[in-house]
Formats: sequence, structure tokens, C-alpha cells
Amino acid sequence: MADAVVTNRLDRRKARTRAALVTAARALLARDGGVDASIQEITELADVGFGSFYNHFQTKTELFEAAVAEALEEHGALLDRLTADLDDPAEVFAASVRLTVRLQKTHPQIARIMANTGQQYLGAPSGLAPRALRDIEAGAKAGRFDVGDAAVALACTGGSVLAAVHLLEGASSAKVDRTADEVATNLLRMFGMPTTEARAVARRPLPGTSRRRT
Amino acid sequence: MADAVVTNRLDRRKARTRAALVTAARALLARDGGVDASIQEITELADVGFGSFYNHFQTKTELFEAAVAEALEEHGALLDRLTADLDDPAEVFAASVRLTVRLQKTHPQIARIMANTGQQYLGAPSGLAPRALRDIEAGAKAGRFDVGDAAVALACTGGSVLAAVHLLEGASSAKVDRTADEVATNLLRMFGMPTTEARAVARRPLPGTSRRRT
DNA sequence: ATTATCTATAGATCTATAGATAATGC
DNA sequence: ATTATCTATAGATCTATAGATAATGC
Repeated sequence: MADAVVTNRLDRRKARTRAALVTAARALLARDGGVDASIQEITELADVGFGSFYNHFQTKTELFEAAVAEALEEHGALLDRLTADLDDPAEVFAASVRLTVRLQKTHPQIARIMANTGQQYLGAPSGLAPRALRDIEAGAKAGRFDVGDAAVALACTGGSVLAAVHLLEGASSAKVDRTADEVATNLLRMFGMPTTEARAVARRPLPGTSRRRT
Repeated sequence: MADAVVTNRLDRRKARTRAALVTAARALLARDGGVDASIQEITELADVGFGSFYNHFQTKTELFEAAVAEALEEHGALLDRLTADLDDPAEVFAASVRLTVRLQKTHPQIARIMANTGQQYLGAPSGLAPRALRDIEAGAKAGRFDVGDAAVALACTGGSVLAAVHLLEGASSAKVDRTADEVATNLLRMFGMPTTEARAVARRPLPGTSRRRT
């Protein structure tokens, strides 16, 4: 299980402590008053000595930002993998939107983190925003989308998806799926695609989460 | 200046203290780390005795919620006034969107409050959400909009507008106007309006802020 | 010998309340 | 006489650090 890249046992131990802190922070950020947790609560949940916190982070904010970045990066990487085989840029975009709105079912923790803190990371340089921008620009380049300012299109996309994730907290499984498709349809129409086609693209079978064979 | 509705001087004094607290809270919520302000900071900014806080609010959250509600209600009432004379439901919707995205220029404090805390109030029972829902449903009823689930349309609207307000922090005046029109255009297209018409509706002259004659 | 973790604690908050003061009602 | 405001403070946090302990490197 030991990671071959890390040089020695000391470094691995250090990495483990850091990972425990980030994992605890992710769990807390998914709770309701999570941002208000004290450092003591964090280290207790991480099962780590209180002072260890300061070996890895200067402030709570620093830890929380690392935790959000990790969660978003994780989801972004998953989207990249799942959409890798799709040829139509519009489908890549729609599938990413739908998979993200569905997060509540597949990765509830990430969904809650997004709903609680996502707003601030809409323009973040890492995570989902750059990927969404890439997909929007690819769609425009391929003539599938008619967007004006790509940055505005990105804001509308991120805002709509975030709001949907928020709206769906506690919703039934069927409603989540239906809403995911509809948000994707709405955004495709926003980017100039005729209703019928938008609806069709937003209903194509979603790439599965099953692990790929090497 | 005394409000005729309030019965006596004692009640007026009480109302003034409460108003001072809410005003201070609004100012703080527009700042960056504003939510973390202590009760002491709040009462100092309000120029009110520390203990007075507890005469009006049980917790900080209670005060902050009142402050956000007041700010959003204020803006909502302004939108209602400004769009009262418009006949086309699509124009009412587009004007509301544009005026809200432009908040940074006309009411910077409200813009910052929205950018900082708006996310949580997307589904709130008061403020902007019910008004936006009303406008969307009016547009659908009049045959101007082709929306599926109105709640999803509302989420996309609110999310897009909020994200735009967020994106525009620090942007130039011209860029704000341009983006406001584009977000409105995008949303009209999302609701099934052809591009040319959407663009035209989103560029109609905006109702001014000048006070109406009685 | 070095490095990270852990425990314990000092000092700085911050909240909530009690009691004094000031303003208004009648 | 009543009611709201204000001042002062007790008690409960919470953060940041210092020093001890444990694990690893060489």
C-alpha cells in the first residue's frame, strides 16, 4: 500500500497525518456548521495530536481550502475519465453537468461540500472551473455552441449547477436524475442549441462509473 | 421623520437600536471576513451598548439573517417598482436580471452581501427568489417562455445571476453592463427564446431609478 | 541525531448575564 | 413605575506555543 514515490518512512508518516487532517476537514465541511469547527474538533476527528495541526497548516482556512480543492479535483478527475471516450463536445459538456448535479447520489460528501462552500470556488484556478471552461470553448470551436463571452457562459454554467445541487438536497433519486437532465438541457439551449437536439443530447446514456480495464 | 405607525417614544427608541444593529450587520456582511465579526464589533459599529444586542437578537446568526433579508427585500421592492410599467413578461424578467447583475454599480453593498452569502438564500421564502419564480411563471403562462420545471428554471436563474455578481467584483463599469445584458440574453435563450429576439429584449432601455411622481 | 507527534498550558478571545443607569409612561 | 440601554465581568471557549515523548535515519 505504501506509495513508491515517497522516499522514506518518516515522510510517509507525515503524509498520513496530513491526509488524516484533510479527510477530517472534508467530513466537517460536509456538515452544516462545519466551517465553525475548532482546531481541536478537527484534530480529534482526525485522531491526531492537537499540535500536529500546526506542522501542516498555519490556519484553519488553509486546511479547509486544501480540503475543498482536493474534493473538487477528485471529482474533476473523475469527469475527465468518464468523458474521455466521448467524441461530441456538447455531449462531454452535458455529461459533466449531469454527473455533477447527480453528485448527491454518487458522492454525497462532495455534493454537500459544493453546496456549502462552492460559491467561492466558481472562479478558482483549479478544480472544476477550468475544466468547464475548456469544455465550453471546445464546444464553441467545434461549432456546437454559440456562446458570447466564454467567461460569462462559465459563470452561468457553474451557478446553475451549484444552485441545482443546492436545490436537490434531500430530493428523491428520480427527481435528481430528472433535474440533472433538465439543467443540462437548459444550458445547451442557453448555448444556442435547438430544444429538440438539446433534449436528445442531455438524455444520451451516461458513461458508467465502473472501473476501466487496463 | 418619526414613523407614525410606531406608538410611543420608547418603541421608537427600541426600533432605532434594532435598526442600528441591522445596519451594522449589513456593513459587516459586505466585508470579506464579515461573518466572523464578534458581537462586540457589531455593537461598536452600531454605536450601541454591548448588552443591547441581546434585547433584540438571541444569536449572531439571527441578526445576520435579518440583515440579509432586509437587503434582499429592499432590492426586490426596487425591482417591483421599476418593472411595474412593463407589459412584456419577458422584459420584466430580463430587466430584473440586468438590474440585479448591475447591483455592483448601483448598490455595491447589496451586491457584496449577495456575493458573500447569497447562495444560502436561493431557495429562501422571501426576498428575490419568490419574485423571480413569479416572473418565470408569468412568462410561461403568457407563452413567452418554454420552461420545464419552474423550480429548475429558478435555480438556473438565481445561480447564473449570483455567479455573475461574483464574477464582476472589481470589473469596469462597461463590462458590468455588457455582462448584465449577456446573462439576460443567455437566460432568455435557456427559456426557449430565439437568439435574435432574446438579444433584442435584453437590450431594451432599462427603466430608470429616478423617483416617480405621485 | 533528527524529525514529527503529542500533551499541557498561557494568554487572548468571546458570549451571556447580572446589576446599574438613563429614558419614558402615566 | 416601567422599560431599554449600558457597563462590567464570570465562565467558557479557542488559538498558538513550549517542551516532552516517540519514531525513524544513518
